[in-house]
Amino acid sequence: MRNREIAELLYDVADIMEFQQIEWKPRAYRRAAQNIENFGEDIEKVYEKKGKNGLTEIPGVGESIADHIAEYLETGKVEKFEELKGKAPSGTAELMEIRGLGAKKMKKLADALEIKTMSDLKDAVNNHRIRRLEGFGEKSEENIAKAIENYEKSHSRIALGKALPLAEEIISSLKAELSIRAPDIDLSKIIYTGSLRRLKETIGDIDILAEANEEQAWKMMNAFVSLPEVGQVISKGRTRSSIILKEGFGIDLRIVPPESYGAALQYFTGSKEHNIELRNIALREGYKLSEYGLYSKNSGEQVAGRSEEEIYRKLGLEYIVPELRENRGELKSAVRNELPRLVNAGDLRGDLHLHTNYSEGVENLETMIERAEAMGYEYIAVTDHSRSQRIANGMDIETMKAQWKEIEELSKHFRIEILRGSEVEILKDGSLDYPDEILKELDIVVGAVHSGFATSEREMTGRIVTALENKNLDILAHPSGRLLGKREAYSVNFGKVFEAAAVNGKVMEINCQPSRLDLNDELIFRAKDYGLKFCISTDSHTASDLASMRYGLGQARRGWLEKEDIVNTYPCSRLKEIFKKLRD
DNA sequence: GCCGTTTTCGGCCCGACTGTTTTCAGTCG
Repeated sequence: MRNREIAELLYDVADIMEFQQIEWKPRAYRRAAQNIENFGEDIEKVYEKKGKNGLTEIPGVGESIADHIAEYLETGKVEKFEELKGKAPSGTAELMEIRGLGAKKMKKLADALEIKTMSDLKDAVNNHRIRRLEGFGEKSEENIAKAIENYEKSHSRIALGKALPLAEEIISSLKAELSIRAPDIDLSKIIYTGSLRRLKETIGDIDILAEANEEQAWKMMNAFVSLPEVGQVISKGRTRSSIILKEGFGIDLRIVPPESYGAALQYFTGSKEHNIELRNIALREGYKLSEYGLYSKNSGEQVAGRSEEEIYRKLGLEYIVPELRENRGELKSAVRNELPRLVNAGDLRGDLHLHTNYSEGVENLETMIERAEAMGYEYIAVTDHSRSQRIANGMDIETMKAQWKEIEELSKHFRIEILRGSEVEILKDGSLDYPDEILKELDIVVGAVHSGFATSEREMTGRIVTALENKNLDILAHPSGRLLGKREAYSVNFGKVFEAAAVNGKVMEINCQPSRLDLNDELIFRAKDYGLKFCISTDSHTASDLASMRYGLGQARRGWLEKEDIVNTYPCSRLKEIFKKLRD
């Protein structure tokens, strides 16, 4: 998948064009880049299959950009882009990542001080050359210094599993403070928005929205910027303030009056693409939609804005939950009242992938069972690593049999049903790590690849497909093998994997570990088309990991999954029946 | 450079905040 790579290329070109004060084109390039980034299919495959015409089917990609992409895919570079890059300082794209530096200021810095790279910029800051420049001052120079520091500390995105608890912590901290300082504020309206509310796998900045009148707003802002977690205040106003936490993450708080709360919530939740489309619908219907409300185009009168529901309804749309707002067809479905009925947390009856101290887990069997039962589950599968996973203390057959005994014993003392399982290594040749007679004894077999990542797409696809053809395998765990921000997915032909899984009735795992989230939303969306079933599993290594279910659930919802698509919403008897059938 | 159920030409989101300005340009989301 080279979509991201190509999107990056277009973003960089947009920066350079902007630097050269070229109008409008940067916006067109960014729009194309964004759509390519979010495009479900591999752009390289699209080009191979349908040529240039396939590329222009992507929104925002026209003749010219399609030509450039084609050239890039054919030759590895684009003549015109190289030419363009020659006309701008080499570090332009990176320098424009610095908060507060846009095209105009960059141009000034480049012209007056010959700043071409990040290290040039740092030198200029340290030698106080910037403050003497016209249009800049002491404060500007200080801000650039801080912005460089922040850029270096955290210019990458935060994993959902980190951002979500962090946002919850800040909000509850703010609420606690306000309940003393300003008890008349409606605390229930303080909510995180943006990509976090859409439960995207990684988050840039954390955005928080609240509702208040003018007087309350100042109190809230004062409380916000003086929270103990705050490291630096970037800006502070009545409607918007930005801070950076001591840990380095940025948080914005916006405050709006009650009549605009729903419109603002809708607006700041995004995605940008969804909002643009929604605004177009509003225009077509004779309205104007902004973060302040929905207004009649003729009279200018506000017709909705207090709640999101009201806005969608007024536009003739079914309410669209945040996880679906990616402009992947949800608006068309909403017009026809055909949105999926997404799976909910309450639908989940069990967890089908977890570890104990028999292998890689921290806690013992009893603790894990106890905790799972306390969470209200009806069943769990204990799936410790198989024997070849020496590094994870994989179990030999004798140890596994001892575990079965303990499960049998513990079952007498718990309400929850405990399934005998294993996370079995899919070996290089596609065979499984235990003999058939052992696998047959298990209620559930979760197959996984943990080794030999650096192999060809053909080999990896063959390895996984062979495993999927094995009668004794039930679930394919973390199917892409990616580790967010650390390791790319191994190269594998997902079309073939999904096809083999569908033919053989296998279940695809949605792994909840914050660093995995695998399958991701896009692959889930694709896999559903093959008629596949899924399970949402935590792959817990500690008892507290069991709570990470919500991250995988978020990805499932982003992939349009309904309750029936997910096997761990089924009663235990039905689940066992399915897996038993596979073995016959 | 892209796009069109009013347009194949003429638009392209727009309002808040900051810093350096004496009334506004630049940046951001």
